[in-house]
Amino acid sequence: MTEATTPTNFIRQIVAADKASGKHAGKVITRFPPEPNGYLHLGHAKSICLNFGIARDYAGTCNLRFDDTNPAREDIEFVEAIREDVRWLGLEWAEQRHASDYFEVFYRCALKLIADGKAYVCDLDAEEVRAYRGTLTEPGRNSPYRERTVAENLDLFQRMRAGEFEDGARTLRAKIDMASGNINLRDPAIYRIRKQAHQNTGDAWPIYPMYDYAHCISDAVEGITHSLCTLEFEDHRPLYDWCLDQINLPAHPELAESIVAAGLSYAPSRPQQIEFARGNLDFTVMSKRKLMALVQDRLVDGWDDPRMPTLTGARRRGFPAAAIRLFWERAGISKQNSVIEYGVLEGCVREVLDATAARRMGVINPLRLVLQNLADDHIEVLDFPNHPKDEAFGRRNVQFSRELWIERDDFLEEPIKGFHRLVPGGEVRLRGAGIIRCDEVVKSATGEVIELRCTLDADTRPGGSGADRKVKGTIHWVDARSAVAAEVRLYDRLFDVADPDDDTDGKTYRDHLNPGSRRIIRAWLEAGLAGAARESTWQFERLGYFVADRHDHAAAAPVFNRVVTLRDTWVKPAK
RNA sequence: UGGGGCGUCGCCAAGUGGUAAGGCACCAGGUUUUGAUCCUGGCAUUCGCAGGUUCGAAUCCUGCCGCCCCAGCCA
Repeated sequence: MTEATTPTNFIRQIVAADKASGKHAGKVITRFPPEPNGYLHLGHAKSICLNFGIARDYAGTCNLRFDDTNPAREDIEFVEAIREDVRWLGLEWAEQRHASDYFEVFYRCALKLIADGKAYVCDLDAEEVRAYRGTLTEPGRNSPYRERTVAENLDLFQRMRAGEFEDGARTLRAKIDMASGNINLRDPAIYRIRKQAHQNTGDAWPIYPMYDYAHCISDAVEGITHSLCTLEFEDHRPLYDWCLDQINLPAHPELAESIVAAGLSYAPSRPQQIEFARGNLDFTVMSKRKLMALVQDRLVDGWDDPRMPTLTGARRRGFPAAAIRLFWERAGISKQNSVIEYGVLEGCVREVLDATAARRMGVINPLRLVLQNLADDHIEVLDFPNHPKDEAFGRRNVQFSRELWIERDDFLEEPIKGFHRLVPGGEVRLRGAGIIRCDEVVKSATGEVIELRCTLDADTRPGGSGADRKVKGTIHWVDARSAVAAEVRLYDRLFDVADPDDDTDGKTYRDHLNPGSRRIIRAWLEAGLAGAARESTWQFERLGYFVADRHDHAAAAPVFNRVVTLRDTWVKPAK
C-alpha cells in the first residue's frame, strides 16, 4: 500500500546485526504465539505485524504457535478463529504448531533438570508456596522439600506424570534462588498437576508445564531466533535464559525424539527474548476480561460487533486489513508505554479506502426534492466515473428523474454563516446533474420541511454550455424512483472518554459507554448497491465509507455499515 | 522498603558524543462538480529536572522527580 520509509526500531537493529554477524547462521525465525482462549484484537495485530513483518523483511519465516499449556482456559473454537483472523490480516505462517506438540519434549527436559539437580518436586500447597515466597521487599525461604534427592525427585515426578496424585498436590519447581530480587527466580513452578482433558492431547497428560518453562523450550524447538514479547515479560527473561541454558536443547537431540518421530521439522536454536511495548488505543478497552464482559453482558452484539476492537469486529466494521497493517507500521515499535490516538487508525482506514473504494451516492437522512421544470415521466441516465482519480474503476449509469432524495442536512431554511448548500431561493449543484434553484419550501402541518420544489438548469451539467458556472456547493442525491431502501448502521466510538480504563473517579468503563455508538437508520441508495458483494466497501460521496455487512447484507434487503466518515474540515459556527 | 523498565512537539517515533528525522494532528495557501482526495508552506534554539565531564551532550557521569511492570500451581 503506502510505500513508507522502512521502519527502524531497536528490534530490527538487533535482528539486522545478528544477521550480519552470522548468528543463527544468518537465519531469522519468529513466531506469533497466542493462547487459544479468546479472540484476537488490535493489540494482537501489533505483535502479528511485528513478527511477520520482521520475518518478511529479513528473508526469514514466522510460525503460528498456539500456546496451549493450560487446558482449563482454552478451547478448540478459538484455534480456528485465530487462524482465520491472521489469514484475514493477510499474513502467512510458515508452520502452525502447538506448545502441546512438545509435551513429551518438556517432560524429558524436566527429567534432565531433575537429574542435574536443577529441579525438585515440592509438596507445598499454593498457599504455603505463597508464604515461602516472601514479598517484593523480603526474600523468600527455601521449601522444606528443596533438598530431596535426585532419585526421590525422579520417582515423584514420574508418578506425577503417571497420574498418581491429585490436582495441586505437588509441583515441580526449578531450583534457583529463593532470595532473588526477581520473584520469578524464587524457585518457580514449572509443572503442575491438572487432571483435565486437553483439546489437543486428550487425557494423555495429567501434568501441564507452566508458561515460562514451556515457552522458551517451544521457541528453541522451533528454531526461533528472536522471541518477541511484551514488556511485562522483561522480568521473566532471566528465567527464559536459565531454562534454555540448563537444558541446552541443541546439544541433546535425544530430548526431542518425539518431535522427529511425529514428522515435524526440527532444527533447534538458542533464541533471544526481546520485549516491546504493547499497543494501546484511546477510546477503547483491550483487556480480554473487559471485552468478554461486553459480550456476555450484551453491551455489544458479540465478538464481531463492528464497535469491538477485535479483529473480527474490525473486519465486520469494514476496516481493511491493509489499514490495520499500515496503522501499526505507522505507530512504530518501542519500549515506551503509549496510547495511540484512535484518529490515527481512522486516518489509515480513510487512506486505504480512498484508493480502493468505488464511489456511489446514497442519502442517509432523506428530504424529498422535486424538479418542477421536468416532466412527470422524465427519466434519463447519467454517466458517472466510479472514482475521481482512478479511471481503472470505470464508469456507471445513474438514473435521474423529476423526484430525488437529498440530504436533509444539505438544506437550511435559515442559512448560517459559511453554509455552502441549499437555501430558499439559493442555488446549489447536484452532483453530475446540474445546478438547481430552490423555488419553494413545502412544510407539514407541524412546520416540518417535507419537500423542496426546485428548477434545474440542465445546461450546467458536465459537458453542457454552462458547466463551468460557479456555485458554492455541490450536494449528492439519489433518484427517488429507482433508489433502493437499505438499512444503514452508523457506528461511532464505543466509549465517550479517551481512557475508559481509568476508574480513579469511581466510574468504570461501563459508565463510559457511548450511547450513540450505533444508530440504525433507513437510507436510500443508488440502485446498483443492492447487488454489492458482502464485505465490499464503497464511498458514499460526502458521507463516508460503507461496507456491505458481512452477514446481514442481501440484495433483497441491503445492509451497510458505516466504516468511517470522511474527514470534515468545515468548522460549523457555534450557534 | 526489593527487582526490572521507561521519560525527545498535542499523539506516536528516529536519534547510539558533532550541534533535534519522519508520520499523525494542527495552522496557512493552491487545485477540486465530494467542505473529501491531492499539492505547497508552517509547526521542538530544545530532549523529565538539577549538577558534572567535554572544544562540543538528547546521547557519558552523579543526584533527584515522574510513570509502568513483578509476590498465579495464568499466559
